Amino acid sequence: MKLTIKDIAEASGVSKATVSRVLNNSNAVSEETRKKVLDVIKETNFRPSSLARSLSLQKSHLIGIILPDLSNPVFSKIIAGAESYIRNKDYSLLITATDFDIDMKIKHINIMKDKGVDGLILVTDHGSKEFHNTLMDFEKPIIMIGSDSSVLHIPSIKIDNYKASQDAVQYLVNLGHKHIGMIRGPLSDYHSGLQRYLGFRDTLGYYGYYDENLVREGWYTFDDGYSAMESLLEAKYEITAVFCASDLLAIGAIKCCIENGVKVPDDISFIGFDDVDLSRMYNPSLTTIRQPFEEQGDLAMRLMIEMIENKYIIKKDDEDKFSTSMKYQLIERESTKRIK
Amino acid sequence: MKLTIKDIAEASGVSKATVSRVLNNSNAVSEETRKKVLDVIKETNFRPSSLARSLSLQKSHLIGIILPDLSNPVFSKIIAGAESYIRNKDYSLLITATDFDIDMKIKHINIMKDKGVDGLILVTDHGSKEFHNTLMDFEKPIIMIGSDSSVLHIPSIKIDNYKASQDAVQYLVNLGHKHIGMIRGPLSDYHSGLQRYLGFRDTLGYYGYYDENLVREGWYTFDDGYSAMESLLEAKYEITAVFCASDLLAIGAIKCCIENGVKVPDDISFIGFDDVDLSRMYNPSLTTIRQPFEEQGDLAMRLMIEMIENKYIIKKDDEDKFSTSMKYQLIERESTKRIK
DNA sequence: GTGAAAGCGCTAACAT
DNA sequence: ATGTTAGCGCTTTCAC
Repeated sequence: MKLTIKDIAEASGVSKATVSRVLNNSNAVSEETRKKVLDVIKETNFRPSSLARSLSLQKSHLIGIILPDLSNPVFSKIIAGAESYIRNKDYSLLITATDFDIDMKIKHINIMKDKGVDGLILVTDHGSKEFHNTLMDFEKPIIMIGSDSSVLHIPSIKIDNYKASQDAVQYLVNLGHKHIGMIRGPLSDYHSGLQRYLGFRDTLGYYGYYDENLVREGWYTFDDGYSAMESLLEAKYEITAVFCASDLLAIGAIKCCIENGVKVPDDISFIGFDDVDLSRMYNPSLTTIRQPFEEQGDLAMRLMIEMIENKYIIKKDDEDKFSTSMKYQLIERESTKRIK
Repeated sequence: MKLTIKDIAEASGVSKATVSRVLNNSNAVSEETRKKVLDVIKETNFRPSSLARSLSLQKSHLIGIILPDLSNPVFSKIIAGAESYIRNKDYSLLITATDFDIDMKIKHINIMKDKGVDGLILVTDHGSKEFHNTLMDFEKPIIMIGSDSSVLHIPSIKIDNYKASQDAVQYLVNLGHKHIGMIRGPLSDYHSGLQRYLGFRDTLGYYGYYDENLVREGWYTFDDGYSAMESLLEAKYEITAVFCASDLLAIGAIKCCIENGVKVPDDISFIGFDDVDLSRMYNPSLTTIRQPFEEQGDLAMRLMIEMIENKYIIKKDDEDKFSTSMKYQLIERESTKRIK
């Protein structure tokens, strides 16, 4: 039978209020009664109901996190970071995936609200008018990871994709490459799609190397990388290096090369983006831009707790105070090679 | 300002009870009042508090899931399956990782209980006396994935690791291999460690091929696979194939071979276990035993909902009714080769 | 220092 | 068909 605070009160001969005080370490209770109550609690193995406490306190100690896909290593790393930070704090994680469905996202933001989460972390990239409105009505702290929030006045955590992409391309140029292709993400995807592409285009443009024919597009997956590369190979352009908007695209492309007798990096160099675990394990291991996913999750959660505990309300003009641009890093591995 | 059922009642000129009836589609309410109330709800954008409802109903519509590690593809696939099934149902997921820490696990089982979850899914392999006791006291449905529950009388979902391992080894034997090594998991890990090893040992023993010297051990990771293989290569035994207790072990081992000039599969064939995404992408792609992770998560959640909705209490002797042994499958890829 | 009582937002008898 | 009331398990004034 489920015990309640009332049972404990009766068993220890005090009132519910006193038991509650003991439970919450209120100092307004004598050592004697405290001990008495504590004994009964220990004996009976009593644990107070979070549900009741949440209702009374109007604070659920729940934090919601909504992301596109749980099985994608990129996202699961982010959650792992967030979860790991929160694990020993007094909060729990409510997780939902949306499968990149914007309506699903809106629906679950509302569900999270119903559940009374104290804050919401959004891992996402696209919005819509209705989406924005839903967020504006949320009335609890929100943090976005990997998304531009300037329109929304919501603090966000991200990296500078444009600059990272420039660095990647510059690196290839420095290795002597001139005929450089790209497998980009969808341009509708502002950060990982558009920005990474612009960094590529502008950098190559600067050297006069940019060639639109060498650009393909895919949805960050292995299979899309594979077929984009097939198309690139069929076209028989002179091409010595390819920059890919994600590691999976790069690995798909590499696999395609190998199956077609094209050597990596001897014939073509590849550089990816993300540095998922897979990349260091691959054969050849993949040169890539490392994004600190776990750290992003960790930081997001850190800020979230801070905002919750300090009851910080974000005002329209200071989301920057909480927004962070994190450091990325180019990791050199076996998939890139200097050419003469 | 947060609206409550009381506000809606006043605004529509009825009582809280009636609003509640409308909210819950009770038919004992006239079309007229229903419409009136519904209008107010729509207008005000009112959404009832799950927290209050949970407390009143003694049902949280929360399902807890505890697993070792969120960033491991094996586990994240399982969650993805579970989450995906529940997404459009009226339940939410509370997730915690334990980092293989048994005390952490116990602690969070209790937290889940405090939070009032309606059921608990455990993805895990090891237990302890205290762990078992905690589970026995849980008083809500529990389902385990990948773990033997016969001792605990808890329904579980798993595959027959012993038999799968036999199949893998038999496959290598059929390809003509005699000198077969294994990189196993820790034997303390009953299913993935011990059972897979026993299947290997017994099958090779049957043919008189078993050689203890060719066995190494690791913790299912790339790095452990790499170093186990280093040790195997250094020993310079005659060896033409290696069975690994996980794909990551296999891939680590393959990477080690390649870096040491040993050709895969020409010199040594490899077979893994799990079929994580990585395996089909790898170069060479990995022959392996496919475990249906997403399906396991999906099924677990399906059973969980069923148990919850039917208020099914598992009796000591019929956990079998809910326990399932799922099908695995050997997937042939590039890492294995017939020898003469 | 401790208890009585009201309240968190909802549901469910029980009346009417 | 609808309203009144008690209750879910806890916290928190307000008295004493």
